[in-house]
Amino acid sequence: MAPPRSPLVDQSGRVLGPRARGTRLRLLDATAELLEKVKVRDLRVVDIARAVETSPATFYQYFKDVEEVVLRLAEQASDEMPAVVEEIEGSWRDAQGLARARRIVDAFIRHWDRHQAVLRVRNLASDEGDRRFRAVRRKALSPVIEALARQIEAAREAGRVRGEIHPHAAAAAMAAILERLAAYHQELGAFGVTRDQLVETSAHILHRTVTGRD
Amino acid sequence: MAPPRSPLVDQSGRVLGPRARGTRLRLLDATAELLEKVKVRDLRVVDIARAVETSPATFYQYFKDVEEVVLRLAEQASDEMPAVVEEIEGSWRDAQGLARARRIVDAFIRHWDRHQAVLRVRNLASDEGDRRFRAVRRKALSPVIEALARQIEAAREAGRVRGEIHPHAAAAAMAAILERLAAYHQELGAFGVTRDQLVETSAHILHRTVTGRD
DNA sequence: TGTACATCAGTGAACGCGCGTTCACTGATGTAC
DNA sequence: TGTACATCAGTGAACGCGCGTTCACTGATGTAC
Repeated sequence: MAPPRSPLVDQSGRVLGPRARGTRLRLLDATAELLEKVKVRDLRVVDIARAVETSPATFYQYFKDVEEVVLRLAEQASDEMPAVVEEIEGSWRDAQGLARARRIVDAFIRHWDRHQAVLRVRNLASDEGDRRFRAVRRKALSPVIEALARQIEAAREAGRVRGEIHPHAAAAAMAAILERLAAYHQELGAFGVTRDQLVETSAHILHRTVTGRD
Repeated sequence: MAPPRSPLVDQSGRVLGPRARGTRLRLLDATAELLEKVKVRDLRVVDIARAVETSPATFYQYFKDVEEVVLRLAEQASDEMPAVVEEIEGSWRDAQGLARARRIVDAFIRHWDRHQAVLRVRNLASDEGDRRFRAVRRKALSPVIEALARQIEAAREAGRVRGEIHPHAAAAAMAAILERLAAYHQELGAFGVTRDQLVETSAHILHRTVTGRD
């Protein structure tokens, strides 16, 4: 059984009552929303506070600084990953495989569509070397990569995937496609690529890479 | 013949002499260097100026703000792309193809290793919707994507690549692998993936996607 | 059911630093004769 | 070859705003009896 989630506390360590939890949540939501409009570089505590019609002082009751709110948002977003992992772990035999690949790609893109701004900042901070964001990202992504790698490894042992393909590297490459395309698939319209074509094409590449079959 | 590059001017429109061009360049270099150490969010005009042992006033003689320096850096970095495009346009027949794929992946990773910080910020700003950065990124990437797409299209017409694969989408997927993996290949050490394995694996995926052959 | 008190949650208002930004000036370099 | 003047390049110093941050306080909610 999972241990009970430790209760939320404010900056001075006091446990939050229901009203306070509501305020905290509104601050989180407002930050996520603001992040879609303004650049990270321009995200201000004052604006977050204003957005929920409260004072900066309230903000500081719940968060140390802007980075911390974003970190919490990143954690929330990353918690959605397990669904994809289960999908990967299913059977890839025959026609099932391609359908599965499609669902995975689609789920990933929807995930990014929902959390664009937050995931973008998570990856930035992670790439910039921030350990906390790196950990959050790893926590979300490594189960996916591991699961893919296991499938690829199996296909490799069965002789369907070439020996030069390193399962983890290939899995990471697939994750890269998923992340990067999800992040800017809107822009691809400029190349005359629709969302469906993107999903279909990525699904084929994913399927092929995981199973070694076409 | 390419038109002569329009001469550099300062913020008030005056043409820069050699000494001024030197200062400008040092400001650019210092910014690139700083960007590797600090988060974009913490990049300050004052620090850039200090880094080249000059005053903020000097900075403003050459650039409107921090964003503009970074934009210029992004343009510079993006100018290196043509080499990769030529590589893509060569022959992918037989053993040449795989060797070519390796060189492309390798060149991309080296490119990113050289310009990590700048390219990261370029992509962030681009994803955040900044039109100037988006244009710079497009200018660098679309020739690559177009070139890959043409090759894939050819393989598709020759019946070696499945009809469900949309050439531009597949090309974009390859670009996604290249960009994303290049951006965080260091981290992949955690999965026990070496740089060589990464290149080799990505090269195979690229080769396979472009030629339809294994 | 009402009153007193304790705790919880939110905030007005201020402080002060850091940073962006500018201006009037100085010093460096180039050029005419 | 030296001097005077023009232009180029750099900067000291200041201004002021915006923002992060805090503190002492008020108001809201809960609880005991």
